[in-house]
Amino acid sequence: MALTDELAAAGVHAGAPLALAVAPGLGLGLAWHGGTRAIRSPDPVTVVADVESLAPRWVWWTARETAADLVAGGVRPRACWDVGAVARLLHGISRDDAGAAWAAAHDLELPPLSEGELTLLDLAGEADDAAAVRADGQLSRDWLRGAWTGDLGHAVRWASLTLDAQRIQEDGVRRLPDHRAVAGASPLPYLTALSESMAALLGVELEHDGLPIDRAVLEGLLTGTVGPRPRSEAEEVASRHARDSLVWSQFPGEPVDLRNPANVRDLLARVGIDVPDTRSWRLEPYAESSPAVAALLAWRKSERIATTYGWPWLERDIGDDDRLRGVWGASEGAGRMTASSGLHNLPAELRSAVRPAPGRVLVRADLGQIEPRVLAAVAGDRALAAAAREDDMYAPVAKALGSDRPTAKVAVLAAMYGQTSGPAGAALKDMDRTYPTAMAFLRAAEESGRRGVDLRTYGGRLLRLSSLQRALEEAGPDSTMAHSYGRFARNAVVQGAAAELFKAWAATVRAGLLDLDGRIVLCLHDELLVETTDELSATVVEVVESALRSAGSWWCAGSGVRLVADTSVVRSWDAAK
DNA sequence: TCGGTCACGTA
DNA sequence: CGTACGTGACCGAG
Repeated sequence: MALTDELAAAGVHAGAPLALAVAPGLGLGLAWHGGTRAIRSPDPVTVVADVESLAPRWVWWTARETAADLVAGGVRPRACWDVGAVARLLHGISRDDAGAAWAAAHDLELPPLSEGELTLLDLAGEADDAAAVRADGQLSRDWLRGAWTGDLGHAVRWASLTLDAQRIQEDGVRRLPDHRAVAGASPLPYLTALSESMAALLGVELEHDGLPIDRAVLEGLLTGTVGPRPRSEAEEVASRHARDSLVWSQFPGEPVDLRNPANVRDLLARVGIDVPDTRSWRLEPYAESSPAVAALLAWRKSERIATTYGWPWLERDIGDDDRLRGVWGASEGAGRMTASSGLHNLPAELRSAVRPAPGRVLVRADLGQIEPRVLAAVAGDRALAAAAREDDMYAPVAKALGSDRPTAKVAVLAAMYGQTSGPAGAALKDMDRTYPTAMAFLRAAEESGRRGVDLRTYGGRLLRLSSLQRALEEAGPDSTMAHSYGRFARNAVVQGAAAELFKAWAATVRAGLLDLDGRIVLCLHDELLVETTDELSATVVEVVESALRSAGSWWCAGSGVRLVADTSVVRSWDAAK
């Protein structure tokens, strides 16, 4: 009897949680509701690929640990439950290791991450380390370090524990409130747990696949901005000196270190410019009348490229296969995805170097005005939702406020960011009058932040503010700290919910691409890049847009909010917009 | 070698 | 005295 038939007969079916523990070179352990199974195999990845045909919901502690080998082996799982990702969501912790997720699920204190943090209590617990679960309820440190990988029976035990954690988490997310104004099938926090899990897997895939770069184009851009690739230390110094000289020559007196802000401030004083700091936005007004300031600002721009996105960066982060790779996080801070290696802050002028090989294209899609739309949905503000039914929601907002469009936009953004001063201040009064529900929602979040009271996003992500409660009480309600956390919380409930919606969309796009020659290669808060073939571009555009309708249909259910995306097929990243 | 500060790129 | 995060140079303290 084939393995898949056996598993199917034993109750493993499409969508059913199936915990996986891979012991490299040895085999794997499986656990599901109803059974366990050890499978001996020198090539566990092939076994997983086989079982994938049953379309289970793979359960693992983290995709980073378990799925990386699968992804490298060409397996693209359809569905998963990432215990670490859900632990972040449900418990608001900033770790996703198995030890932390297990402890959080069992209301235990999080175990120390490194050996250095071992406590006496911890050493005492270590005594019964032969068991996977210690007397104090924590997972064994030896098991966490991978001691189970030497024994298939232990691998099965490890999978069973993963499934235990998953079950507790699922109970947890199902108990969270669903704030949508509909009687729905699955609760929003449960669906969020699924898409957060898929985002964690997507992060592993993004790390593996990388972003396609045209090396020749990039080298041309770098050469134009910071000079040719230095071939020696001496050339490097000479290149720096040449760029610095362009600024020095514009100022009287001796050269100074342009990388030292204090020196730059003195330098500016020589031409009669007295500024408290030397930030670009502060110097910008002087640039028109002062060629020296203009030269300094131009130097800053090229210096940014030279230090952060220059030749060393190219060498370090772009592979021999011409793909830019970074480390991805699926939910940092308020819940956004993060990426290193400049993937999330690549200067606009370098984006034309992001382009796939001939015969392939990028499908670029970005969500329009996502944060105000999300605000309308999560706050349940019918008036703002009515505006969010338009392609450009600032137009109806302007009409309702009796202002022009730029003022309306500033007012909405100021409300979400907690800005109180400047021209937005006045418009906020009109916002209060016109959208009282949304404004009350934001004010309530801000109040939680100021007082140190825990919050949850729309999808259920816990924003742990209670840990700051004592400090906030001591600092007082009018302290800088209170205002600062107030603004943080006001923004986090919108930014975090928008991140959840984005990941739901991305996970749906990913699912729609599984049987196509198309892959997501970049996620950027409200923007997706898919790499595909010329022939499939129209198909992928439809996948991306139908995914938004599909994800929006449950995420925005009952809110009356419409989501819009701008989608285009391009040869390089900069070609659109 | 470390944390703090300044600075700046993206959303 | 609008938010978030990642990165690098420099500073002063250790």
